[in-house]
Amino acid sequence: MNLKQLSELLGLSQTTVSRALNGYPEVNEATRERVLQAVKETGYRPNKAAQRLATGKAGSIGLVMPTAPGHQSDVHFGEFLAGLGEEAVRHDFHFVIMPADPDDEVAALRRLAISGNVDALFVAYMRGHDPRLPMLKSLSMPYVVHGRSFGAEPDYPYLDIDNEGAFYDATRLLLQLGHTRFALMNGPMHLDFAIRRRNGVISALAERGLALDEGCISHALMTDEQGLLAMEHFLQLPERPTAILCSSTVLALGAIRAVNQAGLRLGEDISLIAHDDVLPLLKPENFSVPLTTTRSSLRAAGVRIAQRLIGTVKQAGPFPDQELWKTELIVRASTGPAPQA
Amino acid sequence: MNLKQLSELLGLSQTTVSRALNGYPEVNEATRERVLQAVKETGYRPNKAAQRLATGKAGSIGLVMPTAPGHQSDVHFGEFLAGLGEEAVRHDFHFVIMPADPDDEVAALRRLAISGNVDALFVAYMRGHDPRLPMLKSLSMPYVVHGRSFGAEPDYPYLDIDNEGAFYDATRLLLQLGHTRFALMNGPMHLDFAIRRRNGVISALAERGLALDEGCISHALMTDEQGLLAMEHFLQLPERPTAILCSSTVLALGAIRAVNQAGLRLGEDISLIAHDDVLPLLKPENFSVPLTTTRSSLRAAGVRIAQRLIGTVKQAGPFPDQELWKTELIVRASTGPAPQA
DNA sequence: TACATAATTGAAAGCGCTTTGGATGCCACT
DNA sequence: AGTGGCATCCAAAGCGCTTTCAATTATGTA
Repeated sequence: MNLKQLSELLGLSQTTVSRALNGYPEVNEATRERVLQAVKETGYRPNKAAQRLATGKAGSIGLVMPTAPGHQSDVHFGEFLAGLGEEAVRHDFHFVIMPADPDDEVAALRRLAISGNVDALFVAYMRGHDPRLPMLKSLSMPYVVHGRSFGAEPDYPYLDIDNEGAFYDATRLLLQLGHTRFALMNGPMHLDFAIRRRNGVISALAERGLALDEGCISHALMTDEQGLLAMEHFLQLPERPTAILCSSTVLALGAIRAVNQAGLRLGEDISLIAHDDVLPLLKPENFSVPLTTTRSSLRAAGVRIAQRLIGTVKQAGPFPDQELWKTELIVRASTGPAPQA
Repeated sequence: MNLKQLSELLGLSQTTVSRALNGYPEVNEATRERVLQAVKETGYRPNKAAQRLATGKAGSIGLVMPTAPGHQSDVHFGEFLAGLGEEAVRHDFHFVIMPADPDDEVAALRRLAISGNVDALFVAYMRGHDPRLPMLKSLSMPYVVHGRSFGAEPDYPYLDIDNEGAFYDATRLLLQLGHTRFALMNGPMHLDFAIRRRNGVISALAERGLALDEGCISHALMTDEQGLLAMEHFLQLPERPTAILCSSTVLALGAIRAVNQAGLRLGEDISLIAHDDVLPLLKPENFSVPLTTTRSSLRAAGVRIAQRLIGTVKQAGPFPDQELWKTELIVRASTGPAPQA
């Protein structure tokens, strides 16, 4: 069933039917009713590809999903997607996901943009000096970046959380508790958030004249396993750290197992603060020792970015170009006074 | 840059350029070279919407993502998507994801199908007597179902794992170890895999004249938190079960915390077998007591389904319509002989 | 009653691509 | 010279929609 058939069935022109469907004012209410009724009966749906071709808009936002054999999927990606989806469904938008090898992301993004399949782009997993940024700027297509790109002029539309502030505050809390030996379990080194979080820790320590030893920093994928390994490494250090900052509750999961296996008590022998993306499958308050965290909902960020993207496509009012969300520092039982040496 | 412009630039007709690009034989090799060269220089990319309109194919597979405010995202979804993506990227296919309220899935799937935006559909989270099945059959579009629908005639294309067999085998192992008091921590009751897994447990027990008490079955979302709650409940039972079957390593995570908190030892006081979807963030061998599991890679299933879907669209050889994968039973330390009462 | 104005509706062009059904020129062969 | 076959190339139709421009009818006003 297409427009032509439907209009013939109704004895109307395609023009009128199209107008009735798209809410144009110049069509008789009775006629509109009749059209709507026929749509219900026939189950007619406009062909999106044709709509897109005719209007240049198709109600879709595009994103590149990094993937490859052996490339680990990321829980955070799914959670973020849920947020985007939650908003998209309200506006009858959908996503076009282009899977791409992580090495090929710039080209994949460009292909997606000029394929004519999407109205706007979303970009995540930002890196320092991210090469996608100049490319995006050269495109004439709306986009929003999740995160920022360290070292690049911040003149692009983004939504980010204050990673540096979060880890600065967390570090300060531990300092106040008397800790002096710190370690940082971070995400992959090239990612922007990892850079900023490290800077947050370092600058808080510097204020007290402390430094973060290179051996006390780990950069790794944020999985349970990596958390375990990193913590095992820290615990073997001659000057064992007593205060751990951790970039994810998933990492914390493994880290805490290492702590337990070493016979140490979390919140007493070792204090730990993790960043909490509010993953539904892993709540910090449910850990056997509830986790002190810096919190910011990844899903809420997804919703917000979708709002901005869709709003821009629909030209619904202006949106701020740059947003920086504060995180909350939530103190639970995994932090305590530094043990007496 | 579009075809017309490109062809004018080359002094050729659109026809010839199009043919050169799509590998038709009736174009002079020298001409083809010239065209390819021009494409490189201009960065021309065909408009996908127009291609789709003209050919009816657009190299995309569609799926519905259940989402709503408060609807929990699911790690398993992301992992599966990674598998689909891994294969799709090899064939330059992409996904069109339509987010939809879980109550609206049938309609959303239909909309997606007749939107003309996708060549094939993928469907997951199957339920007993799933209402999407008759709808899919009425469409003339290829699709593959992940899982099956209990109670429906198995005449639709699917890929599933032998859930019943997996849990049957796992139960038998525990029986052989002398356990007699069982409990099952399952996924949501309406989902097909949950039904079959329960059946597997029940039938293995029945062979020994044992029954599974209703109080010893929990159905819940597969999160860490639900695992904790379910296990706490089991441990309070007057006849405390000693053998636990668990539908996910995520559930097991919480369950084991409950075991520890109760001062019980996993693999001694309590034996537990979990189903392992091979989530990279949570490896059963890394648990403090390594987990005995039934294993089947969700990601591998994604790759395979994408193969079948894309293969069908490209009409590349016949594919089996139904596939049922066996799971592996991997014995680690979380199972042991039943404790002497 | 006659004319301006508003309310409805339609014909047709166009979005960028593929593909059908010819053209055209060149060569070998009779 | 005349014919058929090949290798190349092109004009134009068509995919299903939106939108411009114009036509038609209904309504109101002097």
